[in-house]
Amino acid sequence: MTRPRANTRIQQKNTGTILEAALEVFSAQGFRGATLDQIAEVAGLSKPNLLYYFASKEAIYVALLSQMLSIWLAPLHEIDPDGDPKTEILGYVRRKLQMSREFPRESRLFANEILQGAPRFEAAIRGELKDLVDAKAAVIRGWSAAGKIADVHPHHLIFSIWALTQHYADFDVQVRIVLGDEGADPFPAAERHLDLMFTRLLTPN
Amino acid sequence: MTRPRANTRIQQKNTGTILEAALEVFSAQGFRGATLDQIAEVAGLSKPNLLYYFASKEAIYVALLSQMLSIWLAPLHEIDPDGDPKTEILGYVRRKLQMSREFPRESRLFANEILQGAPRFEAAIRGELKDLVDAKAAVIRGWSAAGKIADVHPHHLIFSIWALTQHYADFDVQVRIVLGDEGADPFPAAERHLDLMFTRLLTPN
DNA sequence: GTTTTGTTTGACCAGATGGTCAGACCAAGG
DNA sequence: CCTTGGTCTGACCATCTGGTCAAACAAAAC
Repeated sequence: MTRPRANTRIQQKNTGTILEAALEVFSAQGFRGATLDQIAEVAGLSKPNLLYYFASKEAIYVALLSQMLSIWLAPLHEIDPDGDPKTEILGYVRRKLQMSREFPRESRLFANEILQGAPRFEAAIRGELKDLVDAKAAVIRGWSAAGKIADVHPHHLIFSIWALTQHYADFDVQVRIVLGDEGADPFPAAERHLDLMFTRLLTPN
Repeated sequence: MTRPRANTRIQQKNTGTILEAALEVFSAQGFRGATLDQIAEVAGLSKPNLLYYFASKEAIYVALLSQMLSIWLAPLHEIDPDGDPKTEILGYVRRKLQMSREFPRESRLFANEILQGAPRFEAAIRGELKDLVDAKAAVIRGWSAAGKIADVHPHHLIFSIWALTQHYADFDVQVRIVLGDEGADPFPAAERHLDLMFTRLLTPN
């Protein structure tokens, strides 16, 4: 087998190690800025060994993106059309903010990719991501129409949730410097602020 | 003179051309992703000629960042402590969104830089940017205390304005794909949405 | 018109980087 | 043991890329 597919235990372990290292490096440097040597060092493997498991630098990157996509979309997926509208949306905001806190590397990975025009991710945006967003947008539109939440543009509502929550992961350096105490955790105050924003936005009338 | 300082007409013209080309390339590729050859090609100059005007790739980048900073901060600067609070803040939101529409490259340039940890921009964030933000945050705090707007965390309010407006420049590809009609202008609906969000957020009580 | 000063470039260099390959190494089944 | 097939690596390569430099070339200044 020329291209291993995570069959043996060793393969499973090493592809995992490589993807973890790749996340570390790609999220901090972007695709172009990352080097195979860096990833190899972080992974604790030799460069040719990386290329034994993945065909190329790009193959690592693409595998990483596609693996992260489902994790990244999970919070949106959880929105329950039969739940209480305000609770559901505020819950989504909180889960998304929580992800920015716990998985800032994933957030930066996607931010980097989309900033550069999503050259290797466009298909996923156009497919899986857009489909999910459209589905949830329809749910939100229904809630608005039923008067359960204020009349908001569903897609722009979702954009605003993404923008506000991911900002704390993607621009973390700036947030901490501007807030002053760089050791302090910005997230509790951020959560209160976002709670307030969306509560006020969504309250009908 | 080994390092020209924009004295002659030719120097003025060429440094301008180079910085414009650099903005084009750096904003699309990031510092690491951009190459001197690309910048030279866009500028219509030879690579050694670039290096006649700037000492290095990094020198071009740093000059560009510092030149863009004041433009970038101008809308925040315009907030008038003596104006009507809600009008001032909503005006800031509109101006900032307008900048995302008219100067998306500048937005992406800064986004790229901060995403990577602001290695060449930290000083400016720590200085000029933080000072201005702190000053305006004090103004906002005063407005809140006087009951003229709702009680919001001033810094997080500013972050939310940045996040929401810059999102439309930085993640433009995604926004357009998700909205469906990729030729359509997303900004009018975005403005209405942001207007609604901040109106509701800021209205006292 | 000639000198002086500023401008431009082709040719070149050294280091970084993605990728290859032959062969060494090793784990496990027979 | 030893064979087999997956795993790993040192050495190597081509290309890219930031940067240099001597020399050619303009544009003023005299």
